[in-house]
Amino acid sequence: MGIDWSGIEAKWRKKWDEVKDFEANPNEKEKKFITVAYPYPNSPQHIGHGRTYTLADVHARYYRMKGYNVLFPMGFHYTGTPILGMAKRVEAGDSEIIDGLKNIYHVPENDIKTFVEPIKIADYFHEEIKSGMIEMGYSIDWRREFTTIDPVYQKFIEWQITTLKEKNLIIQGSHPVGWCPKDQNPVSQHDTMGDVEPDFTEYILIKFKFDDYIIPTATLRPETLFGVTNLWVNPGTKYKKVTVDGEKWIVSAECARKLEFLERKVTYDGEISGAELVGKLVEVPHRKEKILILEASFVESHTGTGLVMSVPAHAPFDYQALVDFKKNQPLGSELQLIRPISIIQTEGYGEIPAKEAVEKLGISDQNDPKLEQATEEIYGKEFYGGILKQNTEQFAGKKVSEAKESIKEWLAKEKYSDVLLELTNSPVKCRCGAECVVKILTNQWFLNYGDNNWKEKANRCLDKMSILPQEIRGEFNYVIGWLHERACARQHGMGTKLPWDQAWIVESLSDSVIYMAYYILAKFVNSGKLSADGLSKEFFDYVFLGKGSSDGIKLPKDIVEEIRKEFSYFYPVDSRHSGRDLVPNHLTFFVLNHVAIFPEKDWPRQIVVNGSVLMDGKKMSKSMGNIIPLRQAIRDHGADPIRLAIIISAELLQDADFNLESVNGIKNKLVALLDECSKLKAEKLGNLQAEDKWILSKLQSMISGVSSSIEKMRLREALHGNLFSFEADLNWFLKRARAKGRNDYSGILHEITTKRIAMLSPFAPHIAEEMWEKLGNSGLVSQSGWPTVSAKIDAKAVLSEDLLKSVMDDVANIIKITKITPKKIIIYTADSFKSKAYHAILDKVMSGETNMGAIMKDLIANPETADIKKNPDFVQKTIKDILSEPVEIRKTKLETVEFDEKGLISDELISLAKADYGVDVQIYSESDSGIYDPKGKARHSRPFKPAILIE
RNA sequence: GCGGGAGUUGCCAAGCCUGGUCAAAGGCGCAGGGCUUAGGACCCUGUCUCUUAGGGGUUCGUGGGUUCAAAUCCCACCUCCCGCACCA
Repeated sequence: MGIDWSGIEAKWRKKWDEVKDFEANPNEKEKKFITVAYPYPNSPQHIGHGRTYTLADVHARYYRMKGYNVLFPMGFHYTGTPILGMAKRVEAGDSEIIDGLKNIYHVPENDIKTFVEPIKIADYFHEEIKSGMIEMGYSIDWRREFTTIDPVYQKFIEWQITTLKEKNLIIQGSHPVGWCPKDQNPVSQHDTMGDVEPDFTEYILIKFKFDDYIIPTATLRPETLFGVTNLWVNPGTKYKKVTVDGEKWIVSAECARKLEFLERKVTYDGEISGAELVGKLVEVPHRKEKILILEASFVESHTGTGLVMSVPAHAPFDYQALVDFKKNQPLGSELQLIRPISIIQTEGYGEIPAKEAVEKLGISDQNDPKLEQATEEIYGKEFYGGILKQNTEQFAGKKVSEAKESIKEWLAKEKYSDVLLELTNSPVKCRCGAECVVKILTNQWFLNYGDNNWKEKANRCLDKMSILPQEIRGEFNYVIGWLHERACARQHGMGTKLPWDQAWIVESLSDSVIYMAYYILAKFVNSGKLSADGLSKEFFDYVFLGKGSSDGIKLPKDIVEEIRKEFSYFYPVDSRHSGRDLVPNHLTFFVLNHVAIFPEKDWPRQIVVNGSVLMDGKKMSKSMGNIIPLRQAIRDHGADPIRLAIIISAELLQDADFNLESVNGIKNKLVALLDECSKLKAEKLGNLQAEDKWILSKLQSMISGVSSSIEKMRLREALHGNLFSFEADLNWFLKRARAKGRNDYSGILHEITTKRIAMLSPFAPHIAEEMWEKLGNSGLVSQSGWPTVSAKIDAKAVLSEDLLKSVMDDVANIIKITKITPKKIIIYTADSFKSKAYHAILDKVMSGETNMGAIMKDLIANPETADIKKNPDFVQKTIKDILSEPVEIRKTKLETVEFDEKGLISDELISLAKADYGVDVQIYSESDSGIYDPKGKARHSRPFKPAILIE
């Protein structure tokens, strides 16, 4: 409809630019430092990103109006592998990604061509995202913008990582990763075809002696060593004779290769075919028994070592292979004598669980795919519910789940076993086409998040922090609890090199944890006052930690002092916003790194976590094609309607559903409000009538309600209170004023609307300015103060209107049920002795007594109210009346001794009834002489609940 | 498995911490009316059920319990969603 959203938005953005209100420098006011997790520029931002930033912006704008000096800055996170992967794919001409860039993100072809360079991708989306943020009206101090590959930022990261190392929080060790042998790089989800995360697990190799050689077999169930009856070999496989770290092994070729990547020293000595091994004897470790190597077709060379130990009692594959094998042996052969050895007792199973599972599923041979299912079932049941039997010697009687670790340790100690890491979801293919393996990276650098002192400090910080919403707090403690060493460096990509080991680059989740401090520097960097030259450890130590002095630093002293001052002013971070997906990583690391580096006074104060955004109730995803780029949405609907639609749809932690209907609803609402604003004129308020006092009281409560909601970041509630709930009160006010035929209330409406628009301003900043202007108010609404609760709430006015409303409701109700057309309405107010009784009952209820009998006894004991015993129904109903009211109202009623119901109704209700039904109203007090009461209704009257007769 | 979150009246979604204002906000949808040449938008009314007097009945995943009083507190169970690492 007739609103030029983008015109209005541009107009006010220009005004904001002129007043430079978002550029925060230290001053005498109290500060708020509000930050959001900076974006990773590998795609345009969509509605979902918009949510977090919008919440933070509302937060910032609110505090600015409250009179705080608010710093709300933004940077861009260039470091990370996804952009690298994208560049590689663009270079390779991967049509999937190029089509996506073209059709979903609408990147011009000329730009796509440059995307073979990762930095071009980052630069492109950086500008795209920034434009969207500006168009959304975010009140960001752009003088402090930076990217994480800026030279000064890199110096900052070097200082951070060095400081951690000096505190012994960075350690070196080896670590397994998914690895592409061709690229010579670790691979993660976005480096693989089909975006699969390489998943690996640790197998135990049980070493069987075979002459001079060792035949290792891989297992996840080392406890089954006690139940081994034979080995399985695939006669068609060529096995390698190899020397592994000085021991002679026989394994498949694939296994030998895997061992190489696991940093084992492997030399190749020769080959031996599987067929040659069939029928040979090997010695079982510890048991020292000789068992046979038998042939089986299910044995695969690429799994484990290519040889399998057979535990037919507990492994369905082995059981079935044994059955198959025996079929081909002559009756009476001693091979027929091989019997499963049962070593685990599990409830619901007999001696040979594997046999039961195989038979239950109707498995016919060892190549039956249902064997996987059987294996899973038995494994799970035995692991969690199985008890080891007597023949497991020192482990007998233990639960499998508990004994497993000690068995592993024992095997390793006795040198009966070794370890093999293997992909569990192989084959995993790198985007380059090569098949991935598990590699042990030696000399990997770790942040030692396992350090208990560190954890303790982080928990201490967390305890003092405000975490919004509260529900998420436990998750932080939990994450800190299970965190252990975490790799903090990688070998490729953009970023900062480790100062002491140039082969490594600081990993991107580690170079983004204390950068809020960098916003202070960024201003000086961007204005040319600071460059990477000569930035020493002493400089950072001084400006961020206050260590030493500015004397020894080779930079102009006044600049250094100014930076130190500005840092001291703005730090710590007052609020950090982010999506909930960052809780187990970034947000927790943010706390950990702050407590490690900064003194306690500079530890962060608050974390605000929000849920994600759904599109028409569904998750946004590329494959569904329902990703809405933010800038597109702004063009289609306007920035403010989007901001409001996102906020109004759900509270903080819930997923917000974004849909067209709600955006349209919001739009219409705003249009109507804008229209309203241009009609209202500021007028001096005259004598206040009952409804005026009431609506002003309601306004006061609304202001305090909205303010406290925002403090708790319950923005949905705040917006709703202002925009929707209050509307009901306003309607009542208008109804009352119109019924009286007044034309002097424009001034009140103007005042009310002015306050409402001010409170709308953080949420819908552009249109609020437009409304403010239409109202004829001077200046910018964003620079006006946040409305304060100025007058006392007029309790009597509230009681009065409540009474009028409830009488009108009752009248409407009666008419609805009886379907009569009213000709006359007669109202009877309660007698004064009922008021006394009412007060006595109220007093009782407020002191916690709700028992009818006890209250009755009390009333009868008092001569003033003793008469009530004739009307027990009154007491019963009055108790119910009182209990169905908010405690606040009860209190005011208790305090208001004199309340002239009859007067109020005669003064105020007649016009209402006339307006609604066009009839006259007669009012009597129950005890009036000459009362007209043909139906005996009057005696049913109660205080605040007059009786009604409609004719 | 470990940890977290959630199940509310046609749908979405508040309320639960701090029990009584709760037959339960608001939005959407639906029905009726107004406005309009018509549609859209907007405004009003209704939207668990019974009821010709402002009242009653049955509801907040299921089953118990605490209480004068439970959507709200406690216990058990069922169902759904999310995270679990080197990846932003």
